[in-house]
Amino acid sequence: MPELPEVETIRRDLEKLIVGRKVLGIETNSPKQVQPSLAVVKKAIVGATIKKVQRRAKILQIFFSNGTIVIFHLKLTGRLLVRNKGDRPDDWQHITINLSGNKELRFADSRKFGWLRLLKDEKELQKILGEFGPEPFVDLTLPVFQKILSSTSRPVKIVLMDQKKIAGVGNIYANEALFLAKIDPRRPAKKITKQEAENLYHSLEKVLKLGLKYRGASDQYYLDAQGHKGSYQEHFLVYGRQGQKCFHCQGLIKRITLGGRGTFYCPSCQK
DNA sequence: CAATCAACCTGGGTGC
DNA sequence: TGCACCCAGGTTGATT
Repeated sequence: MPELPEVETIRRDLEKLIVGRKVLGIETNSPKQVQPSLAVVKKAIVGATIKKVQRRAKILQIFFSNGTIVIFHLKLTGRLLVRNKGDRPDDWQHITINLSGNKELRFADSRKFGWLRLLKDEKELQKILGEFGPEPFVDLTLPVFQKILSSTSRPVKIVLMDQKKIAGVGNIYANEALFLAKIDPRRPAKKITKQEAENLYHSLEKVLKLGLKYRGASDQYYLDAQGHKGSYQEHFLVYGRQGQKCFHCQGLIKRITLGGRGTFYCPSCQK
């Protein structure tokens, strides 16, 4: 599922592939995923040129030459793909933006949870982005991280994944970071010691960097903007490994449900 | 404010 | 092979 490293990988691809191109048209077979409506979005972007592509948390932002801003959320199964006009349709292709140079930006999404949204102005964007917690590698510093953990008794894994507390971390990276830091995902966040929090902070940065290095983790859905899989899933230490041997202690990885989500950990390594 | 849960969807897996 | 059923999970919003 697209988390910070996956969305950032797509952003870097899009920066190379679509900046400078002009929008010639947009169509959809899933109108609910286009907000506020296809007609309004079409009017705003057709004829405009793509100026830059940014990311904050798991939100991708496309800025146009006419001042228009469009944002995307891929949710669980969304893909943004750049194809040549006439290429065979992609699986679950629901939105197509025709670009100059015979290119298409396609939004494909098996479960249709993702969306594209036209914003009124920069102010609306700032309001949306302001809802997110600090961004890893930017303003999520160690002291800030320690303070976030110390301020709540919720399970530490749930805090890592809470977008209002920390931006961009989802299920995969939360599980992997907690394993590296040898912390039980169910521990109340405020009971994490300062030293443990420091370890967890560095573990989180480490797994996010690995995710970027391997161009994301591909379950059956995630692809980069060129349609290629990432390879971080080949390096998972706990995610999806329930019943298999822990690489550190040879004990068995366990799966539990925490906050309604699959949670993977090594009961003997993570305390 | 925090915890719980349904809703949004669909495909993949399971069991018969 | 068919079919009913269950489940995943990012996020929002309602409810307790």
